[in-house]
Formats: sequence, C-alpha cells, structure tokens
Amino acid sequence: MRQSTLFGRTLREAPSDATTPGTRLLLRAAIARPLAAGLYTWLPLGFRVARKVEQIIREEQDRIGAQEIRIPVITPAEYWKETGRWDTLEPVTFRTRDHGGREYMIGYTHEELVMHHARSEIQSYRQLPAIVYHFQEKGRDEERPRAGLLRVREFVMKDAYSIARDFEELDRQYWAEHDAYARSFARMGLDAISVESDTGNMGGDVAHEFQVLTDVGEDRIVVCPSCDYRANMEKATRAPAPAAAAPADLPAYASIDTPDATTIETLERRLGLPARDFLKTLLLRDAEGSVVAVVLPGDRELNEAKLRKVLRTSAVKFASEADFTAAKAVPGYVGPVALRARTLVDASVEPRGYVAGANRKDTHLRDVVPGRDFRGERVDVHDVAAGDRCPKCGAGLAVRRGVEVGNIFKFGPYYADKMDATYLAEDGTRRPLMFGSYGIGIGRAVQTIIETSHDERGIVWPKAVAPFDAHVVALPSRDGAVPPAADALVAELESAGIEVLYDDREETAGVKFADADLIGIPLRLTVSARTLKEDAVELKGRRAENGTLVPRGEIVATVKELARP
RNA sequence: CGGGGUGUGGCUCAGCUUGGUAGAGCGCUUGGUUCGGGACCAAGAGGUCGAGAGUUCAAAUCUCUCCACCCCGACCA
Repeated sequence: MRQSTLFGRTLREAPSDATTPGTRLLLRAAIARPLAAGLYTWLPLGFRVARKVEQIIREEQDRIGAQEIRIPVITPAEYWKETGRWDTLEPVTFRTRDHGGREYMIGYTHEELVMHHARSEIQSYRQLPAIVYHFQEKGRDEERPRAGLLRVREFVMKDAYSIARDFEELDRQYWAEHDAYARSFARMGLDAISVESDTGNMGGDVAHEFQVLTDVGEDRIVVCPSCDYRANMEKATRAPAPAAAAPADLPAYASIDTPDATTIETLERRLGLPARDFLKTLLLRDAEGSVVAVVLPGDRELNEAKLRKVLRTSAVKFASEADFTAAKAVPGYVGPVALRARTLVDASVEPRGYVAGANRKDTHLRDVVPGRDFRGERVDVHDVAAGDRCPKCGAGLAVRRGVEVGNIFKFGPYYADKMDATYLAEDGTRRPLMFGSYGIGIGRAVQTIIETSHDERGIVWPKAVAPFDAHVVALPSRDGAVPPAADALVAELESAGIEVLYDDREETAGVKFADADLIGIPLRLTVSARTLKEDAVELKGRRAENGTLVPRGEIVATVKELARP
C-alpha cells in the first residue's frame, strides 16, 4: 500500500475534545474518524486492525467448534416481544417501521433471534450441543457515548450463542468460551482478566466480564492481590469485618440538636465523630414506584447495581417529596427509627450504637442500636472499598479501573422458557434449550489495545493486529536512486507475503519518521542514499531507539522471520 | 436524563468583557533552496464566525430560541 494514496491523513495535533491517550492516537494516526456522537467510521488503517482482531476471534471460535452465521441488523419486534425486551430495551434502542407499519429495531444484541432460529432448526437432542456466532452491528442509543470507540452507539460485536441439553453441557460450553476469550485477548495483545459480573438487563445469573485494567476504564474492578478473586464493583463482596459485640449497657437513644447538619461531612465536623459512627438512610423508589429505605454506615457508599438486584427492578431513583411525607421522613434527617417504609439494612451496619437521623428537622438521635431500635432486612448493597478484606482469602482488596472488552453469560433455560424453545430428549420428554451468550466489541478492543500499547510518539501495535507487518520508508535523495530501490524492496517483500505500508511520499525524513512512529507498525525499514551505499536496509523495531543495517540480500528473510509471531 | 462546558478556514486557538475592515500557528497549493527525526524563503487558496430570530446606523462580539459536540453522574462490548 502506497502511503501517498492512503485515504485518511495523520494529524499533528489531536482535536481538543479527545480526552484519553487512545482517543487522541486513534484520531491522530488516522485509525477512525467521528461521524456523529458515538458513531465512527473506520479509516483504512483502522479497518485493517479491526479485521485482524476479528480474524483472531474467528479462529478461536472455530477452534471450539462454534459455527459462523449472520443474522440481520434489522430485527422484527415480534421476537423481542416474546421475552419482554421490546419494552425494557426501549430507552436504549433505535427503532423504525417499514412502509406497512411493522415495527423493527436495530439489534441491541441477538439472543431472541438466535433462540428463534434454534427452536425451529433444533428438534432433537442429537443436534446438540451447538454454538453459533456472528460479527454484526449492534445499535445502542447510549445516553452518553464516550472516549472515541470505547463507548459508541453502533459497533460490531462478535456475539456467540451456545445451546445445550442441560446445565452440565452448558457449563462446558461456558468454560470453552471463557478459554476461547482468554486466548483471543492474549493473541491480540490485551492483558484481560476475567471477573465476576452482574448480568444487568441481559437476564440470567452467572456471568463473567473480561476486563483490561487501565485508568481510562469506566468500570471499577475489585482485585485481590494475593488470590484469584476478581469482581466488578457491581457484584463484589467482602469478608465481613469481625463482628463487634454489642455493648450490653448502651443507654436508650436520645435526641441531639443538629441544626443545618444534613450531610455526613457536616456531622463529622460538628460532633467530632468519624463517618463510620453515623447511619445514613437513603429513601429510594424503584422502577415500579415502591419506596424503600436503605441504611448504611456513614462511611459506605450505596451500590445501585446490587440494590437493583435485591429489589428485582430495572432502575432506582431518589424518593419524591410525597414519598418522604408518606414515610414520615425529613430530607437531610432521615433515620431508620420509626420510619414508615420498607427498610433494608446493609450488611456493613454493625450491632452497636450509631448516630442517625431523627426524622425531625435539625435533630439526630444518638445511641441508636440496630435490632434494638429498628429492624430491617439484612442485605449487601454497599460498595467494596480499597483495603476491605477479600471474601476468599482475607487479604486487603484493591480497586482498579477497567475496560470491559468482553463478557459471557450463562442463562440456562431463561430464554427458552420465555420463547417456548424446546427439543426432544432421548427419553422422549421435551426440554428447554439451555442457553448462553458471549460478546466481544471489536472497536472497543481495538481502542483498548491503543490505550494500553503506546508511547509518547504514537501507537505500538502488537504484531498480530498491526495494520501492516512492515513500514518501508523511502527517504528523499538527490540522485533519484532511492525510489526504484524502494519499489523493488516493497515488491519483493509483498511477494514474500509481507504486508507493507510504503511511505513513498515526498516528505522530509523527520515527517516520515514521526508518522511511522505515530502509526506504529512493528517494523520500520528505511531506504535512503545512505543505506544504498552500504547495499543494505535499515531495520528498526517500533520500540527500539535505533535501527540496524541489514544486508539487502538478507532483508526479506529477516523481515519474514520477525513479522509473524 | 440531570449537571457542567464548547462551537471562529482541515487542525490548535486568539478576537467577544468595552459592538465598527475576521486574525495567528500548523496543514494545503505553486516556485525555489534544503534533505536521516515534524526544514527555510516567497507567492497564494481557503471562513454563511453552529443555526434562526431580535436589539442597533452597525453583531463573531449584546439578547432570546434552537442545534451540535465534549466532559461528569446512572447503563453496556
């Protein structure tokens, strides 16, 4: 590929709204270009990377016996209505009608469609197990696209779907996919770890995410430094702190005056007590409008994902004024004592005396003892914090940020039950198709590679996904001998199966080298008057500081050996 | 959706407070010099100042409405 004709130019400066290093390099190195919020066009260099990432995933899916298919982007409403997701996905999907008025949506994912095909194709246990997958666009009307390709509104996903006879077979498929994912990410140069995750609006109960730990990630990941415990914050738990014995002789609770002290911070200052000595009581309402109070220690944060799970609801919001009145609570002074609301008490609340809101303006109560002065359902709805003890081994946990590059779900009969998808078992009974689904976002993977593999000069592509194997840079020369020599080298490399980006532009050495570093192809081959005089080619790895001269006669073999891992 | 911010040539930005000829650097074109780490000289091209309405003799600048994009929070690959 001649760089002089490459569609898409490199930028010396990144647009000012590009916030992460990967987004800046994505734009500067002409990998992709924005079209609208959350919509990106792949440029040739980026598209080549995307295709290599796809190919790695394809090979690993094929290796475990998955079969590639292709389901349309535009999907009819009727299948989504069978599972109820036509309604629940409404806020995050793109929809349209045909001229006959029939409803469709751009696939948000493809479980329903696979299940539809499976129930008609699969009649007998003899056809199981099966895994199908495809690479297909997903449309998600995200409320907030972010950071280049990390979160967009349309993206290609490799989504695989496993269909099994029973839980055991599903379990084997699940772990086969888990391993295929681990191999895929490793091959594309991503250091991804698998963590336990919440299932969100996908349904089902067992799920893992593959997370790449990096500061630009949106997810908070709890990692144990001494054992293999890793979990998304939405799911993470901790070993309970040693239960402090409740002092037997605590006095009955009593009012204290706390004018204008509506936050834990104010109370800490005012009363000279640490945040953990307070109880904060949050009045919330779920998607159906039911009100619930959640009691947490003052130093703990509510984990909404956990709470949604406990409440079996899709959204949790703060309570309205009317809700406060009905619960006999006062904003800023909510407390669990004599509160008229369903009360959930977080597991981190200990059996001891606390300061809590009195449900009266400007008043708190001291010596409030859980169990004695109020009751509630015990639940785990708090965020794990750095330093909490690992639920597996007791070591101090760390909290990191991560990019979710893939996830896997074990649904069991969840979809089959809703869609009446059964097969005839060996014993003559009808049984539900056991289902699992597995997704990798291609664009997100590509940008995550950039986020985690670059230096101050540009991208450093892993060999397996680099847009080209080698970057031949022909420097300008007076005698006109360089271009034909470089042409010949490129032709020879290409006929040896090497993918070459050939910088044949009339630019100075500085510009060419800067672009080569920015684009980040693993091997750089320089042809110049200087190298011709030595009958050699300068070879430099992307990370190397200096190149070395390789005799012209050996260069093709040398590159061939270095190019492929 | 809530909160915040920004829209001026392809990119980075100045100009706006205090209304009066639309600017700089980079990039682009042409010619010349240079030639191994983002060269130099000269001459050019390129802008409905996000859109619409209003105020005014006069609007990039003031007012209103709308739009787009970015960032922070709740969801996901």
